[in-house]
Amino acid sequence: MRRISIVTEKPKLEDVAKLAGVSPTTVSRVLNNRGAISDKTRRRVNNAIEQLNYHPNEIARSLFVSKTHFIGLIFPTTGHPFYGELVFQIESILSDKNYKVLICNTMDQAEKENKYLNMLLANQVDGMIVGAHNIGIETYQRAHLPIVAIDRKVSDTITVVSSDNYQGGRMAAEELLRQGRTKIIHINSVMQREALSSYQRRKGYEDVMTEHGLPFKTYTMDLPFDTEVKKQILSSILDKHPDLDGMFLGDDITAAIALSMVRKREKDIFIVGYDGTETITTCLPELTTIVQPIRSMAQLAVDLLLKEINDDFNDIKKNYVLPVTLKRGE
Amino acid sequence: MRRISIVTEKPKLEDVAKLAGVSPTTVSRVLNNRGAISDKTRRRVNNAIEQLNYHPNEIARSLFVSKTHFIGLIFPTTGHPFYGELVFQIESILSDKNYKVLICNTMDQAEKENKYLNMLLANQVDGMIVGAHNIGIETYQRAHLPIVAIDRKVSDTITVVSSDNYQGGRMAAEELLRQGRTKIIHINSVMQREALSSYQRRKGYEDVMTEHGLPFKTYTMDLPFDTEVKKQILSSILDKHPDLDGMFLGDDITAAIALSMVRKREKDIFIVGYDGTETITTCLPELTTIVQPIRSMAQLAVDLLLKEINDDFNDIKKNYVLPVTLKRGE
DNA sequence: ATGAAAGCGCTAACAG
DNA sequence: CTGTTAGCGCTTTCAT
Repeated sequence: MRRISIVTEKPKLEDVAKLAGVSPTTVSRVLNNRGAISDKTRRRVNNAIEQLNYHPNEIARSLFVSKTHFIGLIFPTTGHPFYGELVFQIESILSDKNYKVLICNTMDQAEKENKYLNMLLANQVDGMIVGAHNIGIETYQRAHLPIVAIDRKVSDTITVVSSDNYQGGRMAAEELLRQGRTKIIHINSVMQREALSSYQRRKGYEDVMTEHGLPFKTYTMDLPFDTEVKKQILSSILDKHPDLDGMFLGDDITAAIALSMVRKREKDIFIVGYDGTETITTCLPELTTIVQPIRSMAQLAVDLLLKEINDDFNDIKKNYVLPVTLKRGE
Repeated sequence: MRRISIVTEKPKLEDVAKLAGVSPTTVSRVLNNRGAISDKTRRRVNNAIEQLNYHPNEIARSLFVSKTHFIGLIFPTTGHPFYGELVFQIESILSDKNYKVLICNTMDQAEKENKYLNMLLANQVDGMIVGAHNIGIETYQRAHLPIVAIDRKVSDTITVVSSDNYQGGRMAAEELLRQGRTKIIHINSVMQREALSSYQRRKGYEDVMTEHGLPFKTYTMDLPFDTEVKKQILSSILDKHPDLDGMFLGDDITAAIALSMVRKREKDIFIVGYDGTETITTCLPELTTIVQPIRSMAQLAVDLLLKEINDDFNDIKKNYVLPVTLKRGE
């Protein structure tokens, strides 16, 4: 079967120029508000643009100016509320500043992270915000590109934005003590393996326990995105500690699983989670959790990134730590 | 303050060619595995590529071949678990096929949706998947671009993928009846205003009620992303119906809010939600809900989109409806 | 106030 | 098997 294609080719700047009876240069000037143009020709050009329903080709423009206004985002998965909300905030703020976002979900796989990094470089992104942590920071540095890391290990070669994980760990432990608990364990997931965010939280928890002369125990889970595995591990941990009365979980999803498991077993174990996303605090208001300031983290990360992009000679990398808050369960 | 820039410029294909002592064409051929190349030169070229740490500029390539391998995704917000998970799935599948994803969060604002649409067109995306519904479908059609809509109104000018919202509504109502409930209301949010997905769900619910000779009542909420407003509305609805024993909510987040509200009031109201995301079924396993097949929807949407992209003359638009399932609360 | 010409980095005829 | 040439759609000196 054949069909006669009536599809008019996408008009280009040259077509506009011809229709308006001017040079391409003039059209470009009208489009970018550059130089001086007589009102007459401006009108003629704008008419032609409208008649042809012309839209400038940003890709061609990007090639010429060697700036794409693309920002790459590398995160474990938007399917997790913390990253889903963080990515949403980052994208919203960037969009307001006329940047466009390429999204990459690594699922904590180093191989994917590497592939995405190369893809972003090949596509000439102006910068990246990275919340995945499965390949070394050096790999990113080789890119010689403005980069802001979220929750990555403190570094003086890259800008890092994080929330106060050490205080978060302390606050969680202190709240558990305040609730009269003493036999408290901590479970963190490997999701933030190299981030050290989980290390800091753990340290906060362990320090508080030590300061109060109490024993502590930290478990680390290996398959953070698989609910069934999480359940099994949690279950065996509960079996191993029949006298437990407090738990500090590294994230709210795991905390939620623990919560319903504890309820099912009719145990009196007080649970504190971590992240405090909109989703979880809305759906599970009874959960006590440490709230990360997602919105501020997004804002700061974007501000710093854009500053790096625009100030060529700024290579002072800093670590920014934002405060966390405790949200008591209802 | 001045600084001497030691930054070596990004190498280009020409640099590789010079270093390898061959023509740019040859380098291009090595990169794209096209034509016949002697092993000797291939090695020389590859060496040069490595020495210079050369990475091809995809933007330049895109311009030439007039294909970007960019896909635009327009959704309300990745901060909502349903869209967060859907976007994750879509991006993962597309990434496997070497497509890159530009993400757009409209927050249900028509103005943003329009801006994003134009941005995507200007950036020469090869296609789009649209789950936002605040501007008319005609606006999208004007783009003359492969597009797949998710949960949009049935249409014969655009491919639509959705789950079986009518059956979903029926299943929710039937489950409530099975639970011995008879005074059942339905609340849907305006989030899917024009999608008609919410209309279908409502119809399913109302049909079942009618078939059983029972009265029905449907409320529509106007500010779907604001938890506080939702609470107030839900609260006043509960006040208005003191004898209520069943509720069917248009999404799980709202259902979760209703659930904790009902618990607080110590009412015996059976609640059925909608969406069945990983996040919610994990965090709130006690919630009964209608599960949309997110993964299959993503897969189908991508398959159809890529087919449209690759088969130029295929303009048979179809509507694909995927089955939903009931997940009983634990 | 406007235009001609060159080129961003790449690829695809076409030639040899 | 390899190179020369032209050009994707745009912007920007440099003229006039």
